[in-house]
Amino acid sequence: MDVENSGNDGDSKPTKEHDTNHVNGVNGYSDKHKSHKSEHKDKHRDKDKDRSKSKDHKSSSRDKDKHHSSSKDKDRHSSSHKSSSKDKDRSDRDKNRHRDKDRDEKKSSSSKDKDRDHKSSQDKVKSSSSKDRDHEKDKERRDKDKEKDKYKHSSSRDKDKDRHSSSKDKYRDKDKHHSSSKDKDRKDKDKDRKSEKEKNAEVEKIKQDPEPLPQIPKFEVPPVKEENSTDDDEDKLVIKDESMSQEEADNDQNVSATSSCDYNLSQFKKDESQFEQSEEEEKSQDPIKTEPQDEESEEDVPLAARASNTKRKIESDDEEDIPLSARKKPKLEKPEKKKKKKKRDLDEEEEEYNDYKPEKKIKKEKHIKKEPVKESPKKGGKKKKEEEEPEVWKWWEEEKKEDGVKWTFLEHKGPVFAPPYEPIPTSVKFYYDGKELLLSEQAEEVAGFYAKMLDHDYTTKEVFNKNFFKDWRKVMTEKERALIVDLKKCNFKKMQAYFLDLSEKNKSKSKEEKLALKAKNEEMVKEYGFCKIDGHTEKIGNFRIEPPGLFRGRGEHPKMGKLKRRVEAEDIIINCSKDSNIPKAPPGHKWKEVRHVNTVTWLASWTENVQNQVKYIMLNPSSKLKGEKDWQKYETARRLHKSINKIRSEYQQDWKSKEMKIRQRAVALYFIDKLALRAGNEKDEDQADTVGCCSLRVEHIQLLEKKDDKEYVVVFDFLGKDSIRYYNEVPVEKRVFKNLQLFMENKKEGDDLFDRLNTTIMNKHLNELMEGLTAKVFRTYNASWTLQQQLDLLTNEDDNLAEKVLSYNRANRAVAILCNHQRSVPKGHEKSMEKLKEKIDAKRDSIKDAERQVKDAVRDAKHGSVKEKLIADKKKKMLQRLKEQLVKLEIQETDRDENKTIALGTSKLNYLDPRISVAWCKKYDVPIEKIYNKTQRDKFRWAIDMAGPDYRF
DNA sequence: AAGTAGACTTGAAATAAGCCCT
DNA sequence: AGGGCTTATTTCAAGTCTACTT
Repeated sequence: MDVENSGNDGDSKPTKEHDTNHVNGVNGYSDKHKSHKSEHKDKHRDKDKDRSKSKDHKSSSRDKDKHHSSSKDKDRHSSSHKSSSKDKDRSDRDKNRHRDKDRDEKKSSSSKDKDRDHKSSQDKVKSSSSKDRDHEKDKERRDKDKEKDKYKHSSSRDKDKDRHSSSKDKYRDKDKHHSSSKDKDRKDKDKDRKSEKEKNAEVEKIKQDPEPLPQIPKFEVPPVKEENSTDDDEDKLVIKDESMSQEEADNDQNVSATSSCDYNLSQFKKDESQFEQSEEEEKSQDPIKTEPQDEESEEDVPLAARASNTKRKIESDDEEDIPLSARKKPKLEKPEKKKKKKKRDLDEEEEEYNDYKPEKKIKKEKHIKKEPVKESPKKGGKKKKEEEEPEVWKWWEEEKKEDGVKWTFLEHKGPVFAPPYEPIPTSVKFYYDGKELLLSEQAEEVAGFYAKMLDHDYTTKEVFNKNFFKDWRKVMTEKERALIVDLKKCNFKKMQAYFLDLSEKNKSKSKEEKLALKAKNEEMVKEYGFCKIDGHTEKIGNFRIEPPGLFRGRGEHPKMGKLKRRVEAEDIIINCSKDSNIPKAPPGHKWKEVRHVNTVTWLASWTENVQNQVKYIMLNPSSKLKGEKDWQKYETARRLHKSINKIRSEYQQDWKSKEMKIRQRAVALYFIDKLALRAGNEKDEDQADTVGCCSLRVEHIQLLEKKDDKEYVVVFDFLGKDSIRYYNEVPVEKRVFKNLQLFMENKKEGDDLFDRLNTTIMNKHLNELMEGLTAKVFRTYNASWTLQQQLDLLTNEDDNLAEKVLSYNRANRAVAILCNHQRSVPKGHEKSMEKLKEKIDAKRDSIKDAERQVKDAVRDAKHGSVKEKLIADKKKKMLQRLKEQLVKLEIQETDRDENKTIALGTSKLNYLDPRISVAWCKKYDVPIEKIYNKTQRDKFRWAIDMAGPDYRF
């Protein structure tokens, strides 16, 4: 979002360079949406289930769930459609996929960004709805068919098509029905209607300023070398593939019954010549964009960054090697870097650090830690500091341990268990079927879990209720079980009120009580929150065992609502040094096991009962174990940077491969690289249905030959991790486009797009390209690289601090958009924006006022006395100050608004090489605290210490 | 090759703490 | 001093990826 567009006329600098015209791959601001799955999908899934172990609850729960909606969904996916007329226009696919959402969205006060974005995309999509698509396809096909009629069983395809469209119709009908049946729900919620108004207002707004998207890095398709010369061949191949697949489908089913895309090389060859001509034809009528070719220079720039600015990349490339090589010997490097560290920062950090360190430990640590200090006696000032703050373990200055071994000594006190259940007073009643009922303690506890969530959307979901009820009944006594047979007849209201009251009371506790609680808590942290590892005391990340409760799966998780049972010592495996003080189990209990495995980093583990996953107690991100890994991660990403050009040109070559598997791999890798998609492992049926790159299904993408002014557009629309919606319209190379068409041929909506590919294959290949390379490295790499590019682009030397920070946030934001890191619009956002605006207006008024005064004063001063001149000066200064304040406010406004639906934290914490940020801070003299809060500084201490202003990723 | 277990990273939401105003 | 926001921290679910097993 450009500042100008958000009405911030005071801040144009950072954006002046933005190329707002360029729409790029990342630009699709995807919406959050945890939509319910379409009938289609469900059907498909059910089929799958039948094939495999069908678990009884799965299909039924999924289906049932459809009839419920969550208000959470409402809030979160306010994306697309504001008006019902718009909805009507939407493509069938969309309609039925997001139908629950549609309804929801009408209710929610959607964010204008989302709306805007989605609206436009939606419009576009609808304009070329399935009909058009088919039409286009047909046309193309016709041409081809001329030549290779015999290979095509168009009849079957048509059949397929028919089936699809008819099923779509079916969905549409259902959809209608569905929504009408939900009308009453809607009526129940007046506020929803209210928000519709707001939404409309927003529509207006959007119309007025149609270009408010945040600045995002542009992604240009990387040029393919020697492309022209080979173009013919490639297309030939594609067609060959196509024909082969047909043929194979006809008579080679034994090769692969599941895929329509099987074929083998030998088969191709004989047919090759036949298609040559059609190739030519196609080519001539289908002008291929050749623009990539003339961008040779861009070639070595990572896709992600290319977008933004090509001018800078060269210089950055040049520089890049220097820090790299330097980095390899961090030990040598550190002395200087250390010196560079700002004392101020150090002081603050250390002070803060101090207050959570238990005194005892500090003392102990002191002598331990002193050693490294002594080793580096360079700066007097620093040394002093380090004496005060001896607990900082500069592990990054030490030699790394040999492979696989994570520690040589580990001692801790074991985990802290959840407090035992405290029964609620008997005066707080539970009613069943209108009648008061005293529950057994066990049943009551579980009922309490549900009561606490009564206001939550979860309790409106069928799956949740079903799972809860089933598990609840399991803990009931015989009697209770006989009596309580219907959840609907249960009344938890009083219990809920009790819990609410309790938390209310907690909040309003007196100072003393609060202090006492705090002290107690600190005591606990002191005792259990730290461990000793290789001579140092380090913070543990999560030393408390997860308390019992109801499982809160995200999206449409089939297991939501199940009882997560209490974990006992008997469940816990302890891991520590043999020769350490082995933690004691609580009285009357014993550990499940005590092991001494020093090749893992966890201190304790247990298996959680809902998903049967192992849970761990591990160290805090500020620890050496985590930090070292983190550092290593970024080093891998930097290594990728060195070979990215080669890798890119390689996969571009592979788009033409004769082997389907390789082509799919190449196209998938292209997406992973260009769009920073996740790898996409296969998932079990008993998890929410979400996908990543390798697990994309046909239904998740849409191919548009032409969309607006762009050619070969792929529209992605799927639920990713945490059931967050990924929506993006991406122009791709023709070859990619054609390949996708090929991959989709003869497949149904629910079939895998990359049927010959999975993450194992992908990663195996990647590892051959570069040691340690996996799919997720691309995400790290592109994120960090984008940050660096954006920082270069956006930062102005002579901006003031606030402006610089804004630039940083924007760079950060570009990354968050790339990675699709979303958040729900914070409640009260609207209101707080309003307030800010008021403030700004007030400030403007006072500026006007001040201006007048200045004018007067200046006039007076002209022929006035010294005193009057002084007054004039004063007024001028005042005016100046006011203006600065205004700018600050405006920046704040812009920043906040741009951040409404974007979460910066995740990328900052997990994807951005902290040294880039640190270097930026040092270079532009921005205090590190403006960028990293205390926790973040702890986590990135290594980077803060080692990166100088010239660090380059 | 496919499936599984385990270990660890990534992620949004929930909750607590802090801050700013009245 | 306490209410209403923001921001920081915690929580724990959901991914990725490796190693092992079959």
